Amino acid sequence: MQPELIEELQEKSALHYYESEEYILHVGDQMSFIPIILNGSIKVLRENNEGEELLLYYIEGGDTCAMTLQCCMRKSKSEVKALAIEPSLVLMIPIENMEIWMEKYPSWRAFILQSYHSRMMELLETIDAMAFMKLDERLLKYLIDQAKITGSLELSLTHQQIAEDLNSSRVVISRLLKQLELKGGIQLFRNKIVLSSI
DNA sequence: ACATTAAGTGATT
DNA sequence: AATCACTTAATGT
Repeated sequence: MQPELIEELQEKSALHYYESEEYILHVGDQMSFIPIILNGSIKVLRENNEGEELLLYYIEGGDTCAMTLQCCMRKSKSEVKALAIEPSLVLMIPIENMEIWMEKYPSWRAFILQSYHSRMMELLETIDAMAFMKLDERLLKYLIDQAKITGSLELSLTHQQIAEDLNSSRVVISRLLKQLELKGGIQLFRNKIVLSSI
């Protein structure tokens, strides 16, 4: 990135710290900032009218959420919600700077487009997973993704939370996890799942 | 010791 | 694969 841009970034944007499990964004929130995740990780969820959630994708260090990019440029409200899954540092950039920087800095433009593209790819991936993969495969993928994101083979998750992310029910998840444990891929504990191999 | 919450299980659709 | 109804186990007060 150009040094000038970095300077402006530091000057115009605000740094925000989020605890694990803290919401960054709710459905319907008016967007006035573009978040860039510096470190930690965020998951982005879609919510239906009954308040059920579906995991869309994760955002990690150095990325932005494509959804918010859209919302910001149209000055509309958020269609998704975002939740920190570990302590995370987020850079909040006022939307006014978006358009200006898009023209002023090629590297900013490239960053936004690149980010948009990779978010899109991840969305396609989760669509594929829902359409073509059976739940047990999806679950395994979910566990592996989660391990990658948090950088740990020990996942602090309840079966209930997993069920919510995958839009399934706890009982089903419990049973599938049990099968995985019997096959030897994972070990189950209360509030914790340990992957033995990836 | 009791209540609460997470996880396991059989039966039913 | 989902739901119900119930049990068992772990944890907090």
